[in-house]
Amino acid sequence: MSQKPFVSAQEVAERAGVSRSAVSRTFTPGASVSPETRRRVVEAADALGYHVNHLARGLMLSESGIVCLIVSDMGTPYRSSLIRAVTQQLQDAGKIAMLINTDRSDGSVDLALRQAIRYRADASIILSGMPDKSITQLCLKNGQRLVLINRDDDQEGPFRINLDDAAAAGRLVTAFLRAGCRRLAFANSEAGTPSLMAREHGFIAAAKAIGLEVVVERYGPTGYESGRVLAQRLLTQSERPDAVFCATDLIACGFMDAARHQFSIAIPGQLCVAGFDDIEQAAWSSYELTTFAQPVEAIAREAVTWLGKDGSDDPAERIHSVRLNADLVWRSSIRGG
Amino acid sequence: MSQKPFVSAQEVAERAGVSRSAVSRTFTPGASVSPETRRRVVEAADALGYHVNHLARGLMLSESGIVCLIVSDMGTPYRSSLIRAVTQQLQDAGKIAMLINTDRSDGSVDLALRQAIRYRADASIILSGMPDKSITQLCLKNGQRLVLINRDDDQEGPFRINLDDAAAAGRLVTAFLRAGCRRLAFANSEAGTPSLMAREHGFIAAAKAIGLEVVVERYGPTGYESGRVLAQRLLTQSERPDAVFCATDLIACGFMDAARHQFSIAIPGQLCVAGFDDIEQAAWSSYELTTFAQPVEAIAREAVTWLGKDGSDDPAERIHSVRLNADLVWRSSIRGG
DNA sequence: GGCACTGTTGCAAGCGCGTGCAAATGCTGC
DNA sequence: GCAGCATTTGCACGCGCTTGCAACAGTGCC
Repeated sequence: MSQKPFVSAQEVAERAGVSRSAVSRTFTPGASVSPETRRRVVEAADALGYHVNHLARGLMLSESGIVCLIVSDMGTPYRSSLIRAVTQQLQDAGKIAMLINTDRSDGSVDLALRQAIRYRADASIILSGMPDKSITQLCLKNGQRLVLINRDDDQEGPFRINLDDAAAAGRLVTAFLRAGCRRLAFANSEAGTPSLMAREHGFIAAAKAIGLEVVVERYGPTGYESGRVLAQRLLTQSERPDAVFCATDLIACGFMDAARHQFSIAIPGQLCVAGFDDIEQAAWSSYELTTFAQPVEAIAREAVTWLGKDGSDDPAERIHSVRLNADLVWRSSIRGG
Repeated sequence: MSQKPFVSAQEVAERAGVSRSAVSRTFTPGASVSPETRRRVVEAADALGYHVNHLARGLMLSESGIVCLIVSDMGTPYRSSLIRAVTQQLQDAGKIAMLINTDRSDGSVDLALRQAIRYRADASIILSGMPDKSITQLCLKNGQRLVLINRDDDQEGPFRINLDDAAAAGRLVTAFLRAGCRRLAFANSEAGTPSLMAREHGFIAAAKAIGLEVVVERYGPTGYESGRVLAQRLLTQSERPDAVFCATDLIACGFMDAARHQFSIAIPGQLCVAGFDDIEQAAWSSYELTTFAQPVEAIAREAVTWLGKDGSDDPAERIHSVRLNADLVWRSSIRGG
């Protein structure tokens, strides 16, 4: 690398024949600079290819503009669409996203948060496993703000964005009923995250309320393959279910594929299926899956606007939690509608 | 926010009863510190919750450890899997990824690169539209390294990772032929990126070499919906093709769905279909799509190891381009195999 | 004891920036 | 011409860190 890779404000100042402070002020909104000085600075800056060093600026302001996204399974349709929405909104708000992958081990969320602290990220948004309580405390103590999406953690301090999973699951029971279904089943993964469990419990509770039992099966990670295995298990039972709520669209896709191609079951003729997330594939005509839409854009907006608020106001008064609802998207994997 | 959100090396030094330099050296690999001092520093650091400020370190070393990922369509299966692989490899190499979304306008890649410069990113990896030549020059002048993935740009300076799109497409002609297909078609988007065009031209050329004509249709962006429209166009022609190469798996999925559900065409019975990318959905049993696998991990490895190399050696000798090949993954959307 | 040598440590400079403070400038009104 | 004021500019400091340099302590050997 060459000696002077980046051009500094000093050099711009010299070329423009002003002081370095003038340069700094030119690029600081709201600072007092005469039009003439500004013109000369901008000209010199363009000529030299100058760009404010955000590292140094972050050092001064103790506000880096960096927000950490801590994510697992980011190849997954739902996750990637959420990442997309959040980064876009962050950019619109003048911030920038750092991406940390936590697929490896379980302590990797903690490692990721440490990394976030090292880069003095203003905040971290967590879309994956739950961080240790000690770590979140460390973050908060370091002045870093925390957003938990669908983590449903009851810790104090972080801002939590959740869905009304249970309520949504409850509404689905009614829908199945209207379609004439009686033998309900729930296909879940073994991940056991709060949102998945809320869907399961909400579904069971609503069914019980009208006197119906739910067959629950859990298997593997939250993905397509698990859906196939779950179909294997649920569709070979003596009394085969006529309605299955899959905890996730990916599971639902696997389930439907196995049901149709392996067991030759007609959907929705002999079996109604619903999912959760409304991933792009749910709308594909091989699935036409009735599902609950994750309000991805709303989640992202909620997170970013909260970050935009100044944290200096009364902490007791600050909102620490928001619950959004997931709308049911009707497609033909359930009869009627 | 409180007065002193972050704890500095100064405070650790005071608590440990050593100088600030000792603290710094403790966290600098290869520096000379006695075991006793190190122990006391680490102890004090843990007690106070100290973390090296990478912003300040980046300022000193003029090496931030930040790598910018500049991406469009990141909700897309192929893109998100690539993002996943790259961020993971970057982390393994001790670097960190910044994510910039360029879905909005066309000049947004330039804006993104400017942002990368502001944060003194060591490098930028571009997975979306092509940046202006003036901007890439700006990056290089600023000592920033550039990786272009599947951009096939012929600029000097950036490191370019490409696939042998044309060669792969050529091999596919043979495969179609062996399946007894004669009326070949190519379904492309209107995006016109170098890799898409290379697939198209490679396919046409290989077909021509054995005396076959290819019907080419182009429509819209590179996605599922375009596949449906392309099916509409290609399957209503007087002489319906019996083999279609879709420029992308997403297009292929849309194409297959339309072919089966709208035109009741049997695949692979009456029509053979192939795609490109090997996204997860290609393996789903509703598609079983024969396709070319993007060597995602290899691409990521290639990019990250190049970044790891010291750029200070002879620039004339440095490798600036790599071409990987895409293996054909056989599934049942083509007869035989 | 004196010497050369190795291994540690503290000092201080500087990375590029924002900003409080005081000096300088320009302008108005008497 | 001068006081009074608003606006602009430069100086200098500090954000948290790394590192060259010099001082220092410890060791083995003559």
